[in-house]
This record gives sequence, structure tokens and C-alpha cells, in this order.
Amino acid sequence: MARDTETEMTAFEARKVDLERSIFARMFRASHAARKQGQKILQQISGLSVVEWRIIWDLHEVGPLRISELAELIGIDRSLVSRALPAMEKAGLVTLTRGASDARQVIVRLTDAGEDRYAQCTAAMGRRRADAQKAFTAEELDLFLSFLDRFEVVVDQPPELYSRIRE
Amino acid sequence: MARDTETEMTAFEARKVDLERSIFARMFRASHAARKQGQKILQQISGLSVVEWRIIWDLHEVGPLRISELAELIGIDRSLVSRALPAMEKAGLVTLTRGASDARQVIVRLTDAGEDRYAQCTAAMGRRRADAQKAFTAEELDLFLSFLDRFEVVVDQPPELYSRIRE
DNA sequence: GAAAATTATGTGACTTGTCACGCATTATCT
DNA sequence: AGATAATGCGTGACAAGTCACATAATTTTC
Repeated sequence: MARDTETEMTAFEARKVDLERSIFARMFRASHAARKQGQKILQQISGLSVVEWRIIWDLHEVGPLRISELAELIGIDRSLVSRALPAMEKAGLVTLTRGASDARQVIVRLTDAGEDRYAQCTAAMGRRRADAQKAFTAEELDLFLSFLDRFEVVVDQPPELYSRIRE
Repeated sequence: MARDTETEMTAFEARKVDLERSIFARMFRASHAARKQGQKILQQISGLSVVEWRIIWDLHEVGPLRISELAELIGIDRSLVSRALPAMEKAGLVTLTRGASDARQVIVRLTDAGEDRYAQCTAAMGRRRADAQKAFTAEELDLFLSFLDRFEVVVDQPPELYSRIRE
């Protein structure tokens, strides 16, 4: 792909260097790679999707939950949770019951089979979390999380702040 | 949502605190929020999708590019680029021509209308990038990027490293 | 007690993204 | 020169995710 002389960096290479310095590009790439890796680990171990794993993990950690609570913990739209659950119930991983005091609610509980599936995946996913943790000292981890805090302040701004025409 | 006594933190609340300390959960949430915000900014300004914006931005910065090069810069599968381009050509934003020396290749060029669309969006997207930049000192930014480097070392490991049964 | 407002969930329709396969073209090997 | 391998792209089929609307149940208001 020779565009400039052989000894100079091409515009393409220069662009890649630029993007290495872009927080947005780096955040996307890193979290995208994390997601793909997680999907593959779960696929190889148990055939679960990331959403299914998160549902199982959250139910194991917290106990019975409502659909909207699961969606809040996982950070996804509740329609995605709502769609995932019937197949999980059919697979015997969870039970779905109507709320005793509020019949609008669906209460999701982990079954023994669900606990088995949890056990199947948690060691691998825990090793991955441990590896990520070990890449940082405790102090660095705090700092990394504080950087993410600051980044989130920016990306949680309403889009109108940026899209509106400015002087 | 009273589960424990009113003065104690619920398991649900405790779980949320746990997830605040999880690099993976935080990376997903932060990059997801960034993506949604970007989508909305672009939607409000120009109706472009994120992929379309990135194509225009990369062509503006680098000059004519092949489909595989665009996919590499953006960090997505080339089928996504391949699918986005016909509509962009139809909208007059890019031209598509076969490679002069390799007829397999498609060379993508930005048109004047594409440059206009670039101009329409770049100020807003640049403000967002500037705001993110301003949240950090130059030193902190270097550190943040080095943390992302380390995180990527972990998530770029083959999934078999984690999914394989271990002693 | 009835009406209106709000809430919790389910689903239609769509967008975004991935993987595998096929076709055409080019490069390599003999 | 012909056969084989590799490459670049297009597309089928599917998965993951979002948004809006509808329905049912509960809460609030009068």
C-alpha cells in the first residue's frame, strides 16, 4: 500500500496513530474486544449469551429479581431481558412467577440447573476478571475507575449540548 | 423494594456497588453511553449513523481508501462497510470505483457533498472530543491510555485461555 | 367508587453487527 | 501456460440491541 515514499508514514498509518490517542476510539476498541472475548468464552463453556450469563450471575449474587431490576443491573433495555427469559425458563435455568403483591411484575429465580450453569462459567469469567485486576495495583485500579467516572460525566451529557449550533 | 430492613443496604444496592468496582462493567457502561450519545448527536445534526460518520471522517482525514482499510480504521467487520457504502453513494456522499491495478478492490472517495456532511458534524463531534480531553491533564490522559493498553492485553487473550478446564 | 395517571412487561419493527460462503481477480507454483 | 492458493468484496442468514406502542395492573386523584 505505497502512497508516500517508502520511508515515510502513509496517511493511513498516521491515522492509526491518531486513533491510538483518541479516548473514544480506544474505549470502543477495548470494550468491543472484551465483549467478543466474553462471548467466545461463554460460548465455548456453556453456550450462554452474555445477557443470559449476566442474568444468571446477577440472580446468583442477589437472589430473585424483577425484570426491570435485571435490566438496570446489566445496563440493557428491559425488552432484551424480557426476550431472553422465556427460553431460559424453557431450558430450566430460571423460574418466572408473577409478583405476589403486584401482578404486573415477573419475579425471576435461579433454579438448581441455573446454579449448575453458574458454576460452569464462573471460574472462567472470574479468572478473566482476576487477570484484568492483576494488571493494576490497587491504587492504579482506583485511578482507572476515577478516569472512567470523568469520562462518563462527558458522555452522559445530553446530546443537544453538542449538536446545537454554537457561536 | 424493601428486602432487608430499611436501614440496611439491599442485596440489589450492594450488587450495584460491586459492579461500580468492576472494570468490565464500567468499560461496557462507559463505552455504551459514549456510543449512544454519539448516535444521537449525529442523528440530530445530519441523520448519519456512527459507521457512516466514521467512513466520512476517515476519508476526510486520509483520502481515498479501500473497504478493508476503512473497516480496519473503524474497527468493524468489512461487511458492515460494504453494506453502508451503496446508500452513501446513492446519497452522493462518496464515489465507488474499482481499483486501477486490482479490479477486486473498491476505492472509496469523498465527494463535495460528503465534505459538506463532514463539515456539518465535525464541529460537534470535535467539541465532544475536546470535552473528554479537558477532563484530564496531559499526564492523566497518557496514564488512561496506558491503562487501556493493559486492559487490552487481557481482553486480546484467546478465549481458550479462560474457557479451558484448569487444575 | 370511578376516572385518570402511572407503572411493569411483552412484542413489532427496526438498526447494528457478525460469520460464513461464494464469486471474481490476482499471485504463486510447477 | 495451466493449476492452485490467496485475496477483496458482496451477500445470506443470523444474533444482539433499541425504540415505540399496547396491554394489564396498580396508584393517585377527585
